[in-house]
Amino acid sequence: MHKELKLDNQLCFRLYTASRLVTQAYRPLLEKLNITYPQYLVMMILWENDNVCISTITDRLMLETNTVTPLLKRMEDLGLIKRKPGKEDARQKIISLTAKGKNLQKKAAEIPSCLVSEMSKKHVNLKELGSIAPILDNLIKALK
Amino acid sequence: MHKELKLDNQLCFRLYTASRLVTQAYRPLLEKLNITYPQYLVMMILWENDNVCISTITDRLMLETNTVTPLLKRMEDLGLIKRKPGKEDARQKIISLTAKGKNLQKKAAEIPSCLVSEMSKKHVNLKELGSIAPILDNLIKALK
DNA sequence: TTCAATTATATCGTGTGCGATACATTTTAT
DNA sequence: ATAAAATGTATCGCACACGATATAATTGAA
Repeated sequence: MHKELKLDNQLCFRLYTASRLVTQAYRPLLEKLNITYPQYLVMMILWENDNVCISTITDRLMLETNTVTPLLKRMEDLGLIKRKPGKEDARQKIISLTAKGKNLQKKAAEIPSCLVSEMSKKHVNLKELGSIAPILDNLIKALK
Repeated sequence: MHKELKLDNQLCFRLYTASRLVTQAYRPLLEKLNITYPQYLVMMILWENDNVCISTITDRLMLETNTVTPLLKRMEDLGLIKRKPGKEDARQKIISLTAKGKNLQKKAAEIPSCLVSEMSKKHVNLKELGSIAPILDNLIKALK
């Protein structure tokens, strides 16, 4: 038996599981806003910088257009965003927040601190967890 | 602007992205075996320990039955596994490898080293990456 | 012992992710 | 100037994830 083929030795499985579990931790908080985690990511981009084209979103999230286009369509159906044709480049669609989308930021403001307190309650060592951020950044930079 | 609401400050986003990118790194290797990453995870469990019930798989992968049941159905259609009714407990289904599923282990044996060499080629610092394993384990233990 | 709670698995619906492909617009090389 | 390449977005199909729910088998408590 190759020890590398054992589940417990797989770093990828740890990343996969950790990612799912943290997203699950977000879920009850995001349900109050009636959005999903990927939708929350898009909202964060727009709260930071409204009126961006779709490729800006795909670049920052490192997702393909075939993921983002339907994601934005659902968000438009929810009344969170609008799509306008781009003025300079007719191929582009400019994504902007609706009033409802802007207002959601107020409710979202408490999410990070709620998550921190949830994790503390579950005895997550936030200090050691924070230390892996630069390592993940290096990994992402190398693989992207 | 709350700095916590910025995308770049989100550890969850890093985990989510790193997980996707590493899974993408596996994809070309797994395509040679004609399986997906979650299917590869199931195969690793079975190569390590054949003839397990479904709840063993859901427990080890920390996935729900509504994810695993269709996953196993696709693997059965691929001829990799069989399902037998449990003898002691009629509610259980015992999952076991077919000859084809067992043979696949030989081809899979080279995947871990291929991945390591791919990552080295992309200048992933494998040493620092390995150091986050216990931290992810702590996170997973706390959240599961 | 018997019936309510639990357990093991399955089904359904929604929302991602992503490969493959399509199509229109812009850029670039000649 | 114009055809070929590149870019921006969309569509289709498939495989996860997961909440909600269903069903059958087993366990456990009165």
